[in-house]
Amino acid sequence: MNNLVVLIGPTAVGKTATSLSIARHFGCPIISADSRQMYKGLEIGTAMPAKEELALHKHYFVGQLSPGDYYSAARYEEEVLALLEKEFPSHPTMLLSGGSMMYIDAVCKGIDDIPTVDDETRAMIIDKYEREGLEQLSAELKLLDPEYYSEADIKNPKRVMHALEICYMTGKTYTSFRKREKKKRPFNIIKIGLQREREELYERINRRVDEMIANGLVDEVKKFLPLRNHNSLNTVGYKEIFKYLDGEWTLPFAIEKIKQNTRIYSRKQVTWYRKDSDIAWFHPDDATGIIKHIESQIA
RNA sequence: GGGCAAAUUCCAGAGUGGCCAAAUGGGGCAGACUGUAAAUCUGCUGUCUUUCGACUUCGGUGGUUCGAAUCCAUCUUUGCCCA
Repeated sequence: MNNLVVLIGPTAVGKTATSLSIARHFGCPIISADSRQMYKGLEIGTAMPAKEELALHKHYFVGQLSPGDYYSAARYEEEVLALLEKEFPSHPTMLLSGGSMMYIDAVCKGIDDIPTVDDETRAMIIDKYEREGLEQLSAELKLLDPEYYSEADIKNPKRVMHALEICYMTGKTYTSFRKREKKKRPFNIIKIGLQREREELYERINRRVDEMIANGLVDEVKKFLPLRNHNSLNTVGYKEIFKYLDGEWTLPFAIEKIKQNTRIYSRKQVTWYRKDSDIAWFHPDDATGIIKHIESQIA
């Protein structure tokens, strides 16, 4: 049977280095599971692996999208599964590494088949939201899909808007698409989690942000000023520098905010991990322990 | 040396006699998560308690009052102004 090693861990924990060791050991390509490293040009701010590192092993899903491109977890699922099918014959053990848990879950557990919203519907709902407000949208959702309304996060505009988009576009309830069933995968999944003491992780985050600045993050962000309204640029490290470039924040303040928001992000990742009991946890320095564990789990 | 102003819970900052464990924001912590997720949203944040509730707190001390973060006296510290 084929194996998919899934390497996860909070930002700055040391995934890139570990992923290279694993890839070297198994002689396999690396599938990135990072929703922001997928975009071209966000090298410094997303701590994309260096050119030399990318050259060591084939990396998929790194720097291939333009900031304005549409993407989603469902599309990622589809593309990764297709890629695995293609790669498994020559690489029976593959590695997927990254911190975007929704994407990882889409690959490991599947995601419902919900239609992609067309541009007109999206524009219509956004316009409606801006003119009528969240309460009005919630009220409509209550009428169109009472079942989802009763369990949805009604205070979250994104959730409410998306459910409405689906209702409007398909004429069916959003609930009717939400099967929420875990899909079976034709390969063995081995989840490895990387962990460090929180204090140690925070120090690494702080240090890494300082390095990003030293490496020219501000110039990198400047290039994206015209594209700043795209969601791909609504990203830690970019949104704060935009404020600095706007003259709203000083640079030292923006740097502090990047550090702080990165810390918050790392904690949200950890929150997600806590409900996944399939993860075997290791310290990033324990490469041999990790390899040994993978070897023992290989089917 | 004299005058004025201020000291509030981790921080900033409301509160000027009971409705105050004390608005609001920040920070911190926890959580949710099915379509651009590094996004978006939620809850908690004096102590004890599952709840009801009890207890301690608003620079120090001492008063006034049935009752004080709020009033009075005094001390300390800080800021500003005049010397």
